[in-house]
Amino acid sequence: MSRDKKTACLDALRRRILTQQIAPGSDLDEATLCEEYGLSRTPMREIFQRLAGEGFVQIEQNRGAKVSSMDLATMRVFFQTAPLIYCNVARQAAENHHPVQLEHLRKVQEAFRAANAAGDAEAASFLNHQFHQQMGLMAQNPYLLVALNRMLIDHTRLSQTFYRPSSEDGTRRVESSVAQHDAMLEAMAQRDGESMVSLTMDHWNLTRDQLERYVMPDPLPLGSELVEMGA
Amino acid sequence: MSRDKKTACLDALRRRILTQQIAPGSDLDEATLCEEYGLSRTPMREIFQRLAGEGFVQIEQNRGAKVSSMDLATMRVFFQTAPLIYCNVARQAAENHHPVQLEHLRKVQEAFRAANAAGDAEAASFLNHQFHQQMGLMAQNPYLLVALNRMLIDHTRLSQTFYRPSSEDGTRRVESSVAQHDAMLEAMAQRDGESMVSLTMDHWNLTRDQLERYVMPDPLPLGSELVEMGA
DNA sequence: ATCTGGACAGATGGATACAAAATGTATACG
DNA sequence: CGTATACATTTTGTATCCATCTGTCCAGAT
Repeated sequence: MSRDKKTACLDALRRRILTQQIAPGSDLDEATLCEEYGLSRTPMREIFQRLAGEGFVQIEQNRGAKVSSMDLATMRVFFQTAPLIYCNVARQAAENHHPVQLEHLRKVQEAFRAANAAGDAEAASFLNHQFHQQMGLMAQNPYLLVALNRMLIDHTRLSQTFYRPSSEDGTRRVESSVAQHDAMLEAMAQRDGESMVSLTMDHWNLTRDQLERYVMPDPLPLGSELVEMGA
Repeated sequence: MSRDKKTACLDALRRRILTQQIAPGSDLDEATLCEEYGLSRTPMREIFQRLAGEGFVQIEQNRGAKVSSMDLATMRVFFQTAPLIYCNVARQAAENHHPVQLEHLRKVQEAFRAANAAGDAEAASFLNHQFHQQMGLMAQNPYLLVALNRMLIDHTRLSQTFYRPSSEDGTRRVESSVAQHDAMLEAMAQRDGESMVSLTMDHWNLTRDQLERYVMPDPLPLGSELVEMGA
């Protein structure tokens, strides 16, 4: 039961970070969180260690944990690397998954569909995260899995606005996204790796524009090294 | 200075795991290690959590930490995934590195050369690990970095015999390996991504045979007639 | 003889007290 | 008025004690 409190806290913190309820770069206050979740410092520090291992936070010597920041440099790398990881994971997921894993993926997808229908943006975003995380598990590739999970942390944080569409066009995009998940489920069931790759590219292209729109509005000062690299 | 003890312990445990001094699958005894490194249980537990986050060990509920095992399934995935990660990291390392990082890589390479010249197999293996880890850092890609680091853990553990060559042929391979590192340094200095990729494939092909030989050693001699034929 | 259950020993998790480090603030001095 | 230094406060790290869990061993029953 104490264990439940700990995992509950861990899950809650993950979720709060993914939804940007706790902003990138902000500090996690040990004492406050201990109070909030009814834990003492020892297990809370263990939670911080876990979060650090998963890439949610960084721990600095004698300075506690802070939520991983999303600076321009890592954002650039994110867009550069996502197709590579996503496509390879998707292919292997199609080829290597266990049937019970596919069933679980179906359940997540139904919940995802329901959350979108209900207009619950936060739940939709989180369930999208879980959908792709489950695909990662299905690939049975521990090396790609860690890379995928890192990407998904940033992806979910970036896509916070996506499931809160403000236009007709936005709503259509979300619907497409749900439909693409359905198509992926079908390709998985067929163990059709090539189809999965092309579906994944479509899925990526759909969300990429939206993500970039989320990134671009900020008049961020471009560092000289980025200009140089961009050329 | 207490901090030094902790980081020293962390480094030591990493090294002992990489050199298979602590075998895959074996348990880490908290009490014993506390005694050995002069730490109390709390920081030792933190060390275990860090090691778990990096993929060196797995922690099971109420059952302590055990060194990550290398079963046949993950081995298969390892050989399947290594070229993808290694080549992409290598390309980005060539393109994105900072000059001071290249200087550090040179220093590691010199130490690597020296260890091989001195016949210090354990040091050579560990320095090879550091060489590739440093290349990972140079790629400036946090997503690929975590995948690379996971791969290197298994790679280094698998390659324990490589730097202890038992034949003329083995010695030549080690020398080639050192030379390939030199070529990589050159390509890095030129920021030549394409060359890096092809050098990395060569490097991978060189060690792959040796790794497979470690996994599937030559069969024991069956009978006199086979010995005769083999000779 | 084998299986079940309970008690015990060993090991793990959590709470708290204590120590060390870092940060913020006030005051003294140039 | 600015800077530096000493002191106080806050935060982080470590040690230890207590609680909980796990696995083992032995007794008793079937």
